[in-house]
Amino acid sequence: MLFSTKAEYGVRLMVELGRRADSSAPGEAEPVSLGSVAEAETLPLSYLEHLVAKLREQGLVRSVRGAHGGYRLGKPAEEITMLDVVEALEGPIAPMECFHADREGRVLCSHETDGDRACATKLLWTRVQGGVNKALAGTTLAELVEFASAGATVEAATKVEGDPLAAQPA
Amino acid sequence: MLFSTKAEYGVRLMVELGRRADSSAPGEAEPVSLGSVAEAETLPLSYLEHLVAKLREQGLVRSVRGAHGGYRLGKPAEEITMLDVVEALEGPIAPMECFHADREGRVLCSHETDGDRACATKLLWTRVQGGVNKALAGTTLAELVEFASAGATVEAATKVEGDPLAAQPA
DNA sequence: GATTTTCCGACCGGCAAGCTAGGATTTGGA
DNA sequence: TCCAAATCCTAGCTTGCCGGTCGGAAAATC
Repeated sequence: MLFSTKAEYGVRLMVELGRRADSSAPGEAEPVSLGSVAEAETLPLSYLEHLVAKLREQGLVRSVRGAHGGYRLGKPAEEITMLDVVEALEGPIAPMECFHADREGRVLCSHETDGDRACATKLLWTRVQGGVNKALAGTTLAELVEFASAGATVEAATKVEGDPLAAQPA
Repeated sequence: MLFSTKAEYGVRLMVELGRRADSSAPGEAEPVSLGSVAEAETLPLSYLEHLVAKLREQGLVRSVRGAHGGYRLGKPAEEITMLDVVEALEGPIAPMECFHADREGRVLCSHETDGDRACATKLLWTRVQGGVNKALAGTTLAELVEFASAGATVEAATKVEGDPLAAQPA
């Protein structure tokens, strides 16, 4: 598996928050309790608590404590990319242990000084990293919310023809 | 980390085999012993043995037993994609636990039947899977061998300008 | 002040990663 | 003929994360 359930659960949590904010009255929506999300997505509540903490640290959600409290999106769904979400939960994304890249895409490989030539595999891992980054950074929470709310019946999403899922801004 | 050292070591092993086959006389080259590869790449020999076994099962390398034995590429380097190599070592590549795709790209998500709508995250994971697959399947061993053998000094590979590493066939 | 929620830290079982060890088997060469 | 070099095979071992539970503190509403 490329990602653990942390990313999976976290994304589903964010989508759920986005959906509820979407369908409620404009302006400030009521915060959504974690318990209701856990129930809706059939996820363990106490585990979600840990995940949402990381999302909060990154400003992706904001919390309201006390009775009738809960969570809200920290930013408009259009401004939240899946790269933000996944990195908040899983830490920096690198294809390999030896591989460190800053957000600007500059790439460092710890094998660089082995012998007199560059790590041959760098070409490969750079491409992989690029592919993942592009997919994650190019997908916003707003997109997923729309996908989930709109005509996304089991039917529509299952038959992938003409590759509609892959349609994505470059 | 997206991939473990299995993929890392395995790719380096394959590149090493490719380089040696490249620089030797045409026709059938002498097999390369694992020990020499392990030494050249400073990798643990006994661990490499396990990895190369998986590569052999998939026909990516061929072995010659006995003294002066070793390994050869199982196919021309041009016909070996990194998807072959990585999948041989790490197993089928899926972004999430719940996610199963056959090689034709049809996608199955085990949450599909939750409630009445499709897993919202499917859109995301499909894109991620596509990105990784494209990067892996679009990179051949021959490319990496050339990258390693040719002008790939530390200098040339470190300064990534104009994004030459990302240049890749669609 | 009682209930509902977020918050925080400790703990825990299971499993895969990343090796190592030891030997059996095959082959070439002295 | 026998030894050395190599592949092959099975077993095991340690460490760290993953996925999750638990208990309780703080905050806010009623």
